[in-house]
Amino acid sequence: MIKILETILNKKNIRLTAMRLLVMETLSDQRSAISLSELEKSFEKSDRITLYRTLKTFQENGLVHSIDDGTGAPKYALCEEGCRCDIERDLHVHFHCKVCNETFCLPKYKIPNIELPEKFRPEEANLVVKGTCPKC
Amino acid sequence: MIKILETILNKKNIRLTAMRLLVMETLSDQRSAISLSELEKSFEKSDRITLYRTLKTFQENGLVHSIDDGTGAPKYALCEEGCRCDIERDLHVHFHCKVCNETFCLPKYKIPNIELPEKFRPEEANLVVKGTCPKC
DNA sequence: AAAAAAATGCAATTCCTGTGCATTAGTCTG
DNA sequence: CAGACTAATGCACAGGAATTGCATTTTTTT
Repeated sequence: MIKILETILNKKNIRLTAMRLLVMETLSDQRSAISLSELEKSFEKSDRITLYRTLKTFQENGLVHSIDDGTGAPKYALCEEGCRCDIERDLHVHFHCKVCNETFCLPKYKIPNIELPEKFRPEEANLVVKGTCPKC
Repeated sequence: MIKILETILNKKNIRLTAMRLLVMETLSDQRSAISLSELEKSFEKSDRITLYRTLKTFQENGLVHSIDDGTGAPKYALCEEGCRCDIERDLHVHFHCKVCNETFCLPKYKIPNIELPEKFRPEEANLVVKGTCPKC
C-alpha cells in the first residue's frame, strides 16, 4: 500500500509525508465514506486545514473521490483500483443510509446514461440513493 | 395562480400573506431553480429568515421542492402540476450548468430505477447531471 | 550545511443554515 | 367592534464548514 502510494505521488512530484500516510491508512480502514470532520476525529491531534488540503491533493491525483450525499459536508472515499474519477468524475452510485448516516460507494453500480434534451452537454453526474442500509 | 395557492394553503390552515405571494410570484418567474441568496437578491428589502421559512413552508406543503446540486446551497423550484415530491421526493433529473451555475429541473426525465445489492432499501434518490446548458 | 521548495499549522474570513425571542399582523369569538 | 388568540415576521445571534493568507517547520536539492 505504501509503495503504491509512493509511486503515485512520486509520479506527480508530490511528497509522501507522515500526515499523508496516516490519512491514507485511515481512509483504507473505512468501509464507508467519511467527512472531513469524521476524519479529523479519528486523529488525536490534528489540524483540520491540513487534512482538508491532504484530501484535496489526493483528489487531484485520483486517489480519493468526494461524494456529495446531501448531508452538507462532502464525504471522501478511496478510489478503487482502476477508478478513473480524476478524469471522468463519479461514475458509480452512492448509497446514503438515513438511519446510521453512513454513505457507501457501490462501485459495481454505474450511473445509467441519461438521454437529455438536445443541447444539454453532460460531463459528469452524481447519483445518491437514500434509504436504509443492510446493517440498519 | 393566486387561487390555487390560496386553496392549497387554506386546506392546511396556513395563511396567505403578502410575503408568501411575492415569493410564489418570484419563483414562477424563474426558468431555473434558485438558491435562498438569489431569492433574497430579487427583493429590494427582505429578510433572509422569513424567506427561508417561507420556502420551508412551501416545501412541506408540496408547492416547492429543493435540489441539492452540489454547489453548497440548496436551490428551490416550483413543483409542476401533479408533482408528488411531498410524498415521494425528487424523482426527476436535475441539470446543473457549470458555466452559468444555473440548475434546471427536467421533470420529464425520471431517475431510472437502480437495482441495488440485497438488503439496501432505497427510499429516494437524487440525480444531478452536470455540464453545459443550451444557453452556454 | 545552506538554500530552495513544499507542507503544515494557526488565524481569520466568508458563506450558509438554523434557533430564540420579541414584535407585528391576521383571525376568531363574543 | 374590541379583545383574545394564533400565526407570521424580523432581528440578533449561534454554529458548522469551506477556504485563503501567512508565518513556521519540514523536506529536498545544491
